[in-house]
Amino acid sequence: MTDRTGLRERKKAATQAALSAATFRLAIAKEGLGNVTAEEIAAEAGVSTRTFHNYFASKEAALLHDFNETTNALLADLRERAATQPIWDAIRDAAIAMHLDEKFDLETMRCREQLIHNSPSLIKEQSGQFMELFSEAIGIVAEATGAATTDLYPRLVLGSALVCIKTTTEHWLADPGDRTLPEAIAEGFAVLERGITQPPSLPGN
Amino acid sequence: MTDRTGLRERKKAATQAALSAATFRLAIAKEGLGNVTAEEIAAEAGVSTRTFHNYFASKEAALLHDFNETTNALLADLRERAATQPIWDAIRDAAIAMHLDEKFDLETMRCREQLIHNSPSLIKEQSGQFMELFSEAIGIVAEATGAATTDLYPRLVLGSALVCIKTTTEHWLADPGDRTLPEAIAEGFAVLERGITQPPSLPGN
DNA sequence: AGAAATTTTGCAGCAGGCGCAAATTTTCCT
DNA sequence: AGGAAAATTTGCGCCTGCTGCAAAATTTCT
Repeated sequence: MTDRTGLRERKKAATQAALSAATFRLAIAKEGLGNVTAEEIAAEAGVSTRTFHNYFASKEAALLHDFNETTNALLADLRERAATQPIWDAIRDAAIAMHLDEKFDLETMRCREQLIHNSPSLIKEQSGQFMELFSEAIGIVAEATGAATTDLYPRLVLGSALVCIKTTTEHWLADPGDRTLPEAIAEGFAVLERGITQPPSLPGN
Repeated sequence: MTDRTGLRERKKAATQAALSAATFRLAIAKEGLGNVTAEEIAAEAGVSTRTFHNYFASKEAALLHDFNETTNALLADLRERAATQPIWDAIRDAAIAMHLDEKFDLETMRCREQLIHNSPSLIKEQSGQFMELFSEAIGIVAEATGAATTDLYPRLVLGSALVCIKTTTEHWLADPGDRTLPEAIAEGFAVLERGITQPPSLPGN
């Protein structure tokens, strides 16, 4: 039922995943996505160059494919929660429920981070995807709350929340300490709830 | 003294501005930067295609040139303020002091916004520049407060502040009401100071 | 004016990305 | 099973972006 078109959909998802994985593998092997060509990726995945571009508009998009899937899941979850919770709580809980640390192992996530961090084009692509996430989320929020998509407050809320997720995750990745990722994210949200001017413990000045 | 190398520096700045302006003009005329080639831009500015690429790595960068200058000014201002004010206040006041609405006229800013909004590549470029702004600002903050560049709190602060600036500006641009841009920005910052969960007046659910 | 430094330009080349139509594969229907 | 219909893969050509390199033109300095 969910795979009415079964095999076909499955195969497409498979090659897409294969291409994404190949991209990641090569990028790490060659120390930078910039040193990898679309042709190489296609070869590694066993398809033609043209096919690679049928699936992904760019190498960058290919590398960030699972990031994209993650955000889609987040959106779906948010859509549900927004129906019954206040925005802020919905976003926070959806973010906490992501549990990225159970989906990917630490080492992989760190490699990804490094790869992105050293590549301007990847930074741009990722930021771009964040903006898209923002747009779609705004749509959800607007629909759920009846607010206009142009209202300031929901945009501030959503923006802060996304920054919080990204920032906190990066920080946790660099030094997990003894917390899980969801715990770390929860702490980040707590800071924003309290009012940003109230530093947590060791203030920066 | 400031123009020791005088004429030369001046001319370079002039052609750069000319290229940027030409890009803007053409992008508007052709309803999208995507419909403009680097060759056309160069021609419009009266230089060779190669020269265009000497100044800008991409069409996108050319179009966002003055945005970039603005953020550089912001950084310079922030650097000064960070020496004597708490981070949050320094950022807020620097943002307020930008006074973009006195540097550009409303119509121009709106065109820019539209152009960016309808172009994925421009969104990416702009987000990328925001990330750069973030990195440099983090450096300033770290130096001023003695915090590590990896600390969570300053990153949260800075991130929220940047989101606030961008969001509030966009919102003001769409509907200035009877406020000036600095006033609008100040309101945005106030929301974050109060704690994001406290909506201003008309809560979104 | 003439030498030195710098900028502009053309050229060649690689790579990204897209439209199109032919070839191949998968699904569907009888 | 078998063949028609639908969708995917592929190759090809094309345009554009962007970079390195070396020659030509321009500016600065003495």
